[in-house]
Amino acid sequence: VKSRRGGPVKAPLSREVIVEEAFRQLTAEGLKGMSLRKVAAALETGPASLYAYVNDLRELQTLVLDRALANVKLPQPGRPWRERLAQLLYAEVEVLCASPGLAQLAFGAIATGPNALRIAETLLGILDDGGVAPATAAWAIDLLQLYVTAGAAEKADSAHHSNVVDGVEQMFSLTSSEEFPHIYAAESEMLSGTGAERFAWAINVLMDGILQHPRTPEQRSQKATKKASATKPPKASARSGGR
Amino acid sequence: VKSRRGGPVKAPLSREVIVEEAFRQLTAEGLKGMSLRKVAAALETGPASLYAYVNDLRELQTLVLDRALANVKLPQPGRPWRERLAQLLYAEVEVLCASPGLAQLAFGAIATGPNALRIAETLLGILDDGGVAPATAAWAIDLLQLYVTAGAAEKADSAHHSNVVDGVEQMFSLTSSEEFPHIYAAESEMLSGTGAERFAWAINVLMDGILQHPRTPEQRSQKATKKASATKPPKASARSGGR
DNA sequence: ACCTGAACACCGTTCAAGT
DNA sequence: ACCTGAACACCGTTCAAGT
Repeated sequence: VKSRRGGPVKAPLSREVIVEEAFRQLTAEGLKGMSLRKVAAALETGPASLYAYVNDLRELQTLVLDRALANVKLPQPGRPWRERLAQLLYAEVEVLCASPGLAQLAFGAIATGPNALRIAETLLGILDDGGVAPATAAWAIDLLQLYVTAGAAEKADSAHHSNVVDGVEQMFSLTSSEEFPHIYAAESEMLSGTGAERFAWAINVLMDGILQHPRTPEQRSQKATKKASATKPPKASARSGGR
Repeated sequence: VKSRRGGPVKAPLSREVIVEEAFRQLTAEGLKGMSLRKVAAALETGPASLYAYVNDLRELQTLVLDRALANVKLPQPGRPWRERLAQLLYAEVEVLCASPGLAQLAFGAIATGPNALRIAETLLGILDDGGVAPATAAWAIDLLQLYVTAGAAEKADSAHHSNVVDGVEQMFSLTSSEEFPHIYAAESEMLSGTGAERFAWAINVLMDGILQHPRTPEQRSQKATKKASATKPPKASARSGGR
């Protein structure tokens, strides 16, 4: 690419173009198809140049993850809360699966960018509408997103499907009904169901389990206690254990 | 090391010593502290030699994962089923966390080795004791182990804790109560609780959710229907969707 | 036939030498 | 001061040349 005045024109380097190109590579070529060197090459510069905008590969991965989360569409406000919950979580799964290797990133680099914030805020709002107390909801969205990410990571693994089939078949060929009676009995069940069926089942399992385990005793009803929440003092103590 | 007869004696190369050394490196040095080249070097041979025993890095990782799962202690048979369930899952988390990076492996390389089988069989047995129908249990252990693996992956990440603290603090510094009212309100709750508290809560959430969502309608009671299961024909149809 | 040193095609990161 | 080519210290995998 040349400018009309003659001098060669490169896309001006910036965090944004770097992240965009990295995301493009991740989507097109998978997890190990994205690298600092290839991003630099695509941007027609040396690999060292990127370090002016990004501290290391891990930071770039974090930025790419949040960039991807920008594509998660928030649910329509009008619908019932459980429908909105399923919509949002499924949208997240789809985004994480759309770029192979993205879900794998999500474990190493936990998203704390603006788009992750946006999703967390929406999830908390939905659970609030569902009558889930803030104390419960804080842990609940953690659990829900853990499931979403883990599910996406397994699903997105390109070799996963064939591996599972091979592995399960090999497994059952080794499985005698005496040694592993339960596995033997459950064989067909383990392979049954589509991804969507399992996802819907799991979300319902999680939600109903969450509704049964409020962390504040007064919060057992499903009737909304809307707007009763945003009244808390800021700045808490440091995390003690954390998952 | 020399033999008494004079000739230098190397540990004879085998799948087992390779996996053992790789597992040692993974435990000692973390995910990227283990490599084919370093395993070869430790075994005093060239990197090419390993390919006689292992097809590629991925296969080695699968073998290492199953090797690690050998360390998961099965629960005492006498105890109530929910206690055994929590014991087993917690033992699995501990094993996955003990070697940093092991949990990360568990996503790329789903365990179908003998030790994974042993754990799956035990889990199915426990759920059977809990009155969970085989059809439900097959999906349930998938969900439970997804949580265990995902939780371990997050917990084992060495930079995770400081990242979370930094990220959450940075997040809240950007979080105005107008823009993100729910996050603002739930701030202290998000940082609360130890890992063990959250784990116990999550397992109860999952189990009670599972008990509420049987996939066969007749199976709602918690009374055991022991030994009523191992009566199914073998060999099912191929998987359709996968989770 | 089996084994393996050296080579190939990559990495992330650093740093000194240029502008 | 800013930028970057080249170098450094690694990878996984292949293959031809040795025994």
